[in-house]
Amino acid sequence: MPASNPESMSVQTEAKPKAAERIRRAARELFYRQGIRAIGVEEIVTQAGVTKPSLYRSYASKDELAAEYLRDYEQAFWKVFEAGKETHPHDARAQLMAYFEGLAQRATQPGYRGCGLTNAVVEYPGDDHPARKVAQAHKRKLRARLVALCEAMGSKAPEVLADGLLLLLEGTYASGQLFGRQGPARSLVAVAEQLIEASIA
Amino acid sequence: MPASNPESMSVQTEAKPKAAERIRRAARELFYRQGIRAIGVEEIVTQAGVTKPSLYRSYASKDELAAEYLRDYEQAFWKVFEAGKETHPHDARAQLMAYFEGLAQRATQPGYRGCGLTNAVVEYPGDDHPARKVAQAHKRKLRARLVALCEAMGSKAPEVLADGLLLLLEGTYASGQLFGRQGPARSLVAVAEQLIEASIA
DNA sequence: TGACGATGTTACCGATCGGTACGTATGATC
DNA sequence: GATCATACGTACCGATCGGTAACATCGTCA
Repeated sequence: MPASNPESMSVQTEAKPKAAERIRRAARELFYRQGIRAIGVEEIVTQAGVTKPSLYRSYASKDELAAEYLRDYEQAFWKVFEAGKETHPHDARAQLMAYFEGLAQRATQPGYRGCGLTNAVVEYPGDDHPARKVAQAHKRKLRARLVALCEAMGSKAPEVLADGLLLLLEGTYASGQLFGRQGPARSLVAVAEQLIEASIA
Repeated sequence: MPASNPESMSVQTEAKPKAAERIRRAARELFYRQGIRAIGVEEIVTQAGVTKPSLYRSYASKDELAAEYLRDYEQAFWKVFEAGKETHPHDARAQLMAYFEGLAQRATQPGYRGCGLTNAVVEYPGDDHPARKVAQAHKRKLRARLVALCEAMGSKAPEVLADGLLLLLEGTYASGQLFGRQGPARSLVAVAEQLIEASIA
């Protein structure tokens, strides 16, 4: 950055021209599909069409790259989760159920791999791993958001309902990878409706 | 086995005197607590107080040892799951809820690591891994058992109820490792009761 | 006693792991 | 056209991975 003309660089302020972004994308795909521990950095850079030093110029370690992958994953998650806000404004229940319906479909597709954030927690039991920290922080946020939604839909016991819905969500993530097309995720919407109904009536 | 006196060997018919059993126990503990991929065979034999050749005399490979670990895990699971049969004979609902209550307690303990079988599926996405095969077969059995229990308790839609309960179970396994003591698993029993009630009434 | 099966010891294999030292191409600026 | 920072590639590091060969030791039972 040699002095003048600060607006010469486009949107990206931090130095991330191309290689880093390609690595991100490759890591995202490989980490999600195969698991973080199962994928070596060599495989990532090969898939990205770059070399190892390029990876370590943009990311401090494989663990940090994994954490970055999860940050990207979380951002994408919220986009999907909050998509119902536009289609069903002022209707918390419809917003929530829109996500549940989409999830139920995805989770009954063969090759479904569940939630990248939950999977990372399974892969790294130790509290100190950076990837796990990202995942746990996200799940706390998700839980709080669910409570808010349950309150908005007039639940008599919003915390309990939110707990129940969260259990259903995590159960869907897990059993989606366990069972194929006719897995228990097919009943997710019906069961969630029952819980909501019982908590509102 | 040199001919005569076939009853000379005690209970264990297969050759498994001591080393193999110690390996089994060490593997079970380490695989469960830290994950299969995270544990090397060196660590297992060290913990077991044996050496690597002893491991490979009893188990063909690390993958096979992992599968054996899951077979042991499954056996232990069924013991816990079916424990309600004795305390509540002829009462499917009470049998099931006994397991749910115990699980809810365990899953809200710090350091809880979820279900070893589900975790293995997360660690090994590929269909060909022996450990994954064991886990998937078990989950299918569990699902069938849940359907039978739901029928026995007079559910109007046993498959849907069983699906819902299975989602709650898997959700508890997962969120037990995500949240600490005040995790959503604390509401497991209440939520399960709601689902059962709604499916029977 | 002697033979055998199971276990322990030591040293090693090729492959892959995450990570890095160091030289080279590129592209804008003066 | 010389300069200089940036970005990239070649080649390599030590450590660890799962797995094995060869041999010594021990206890058991005939």
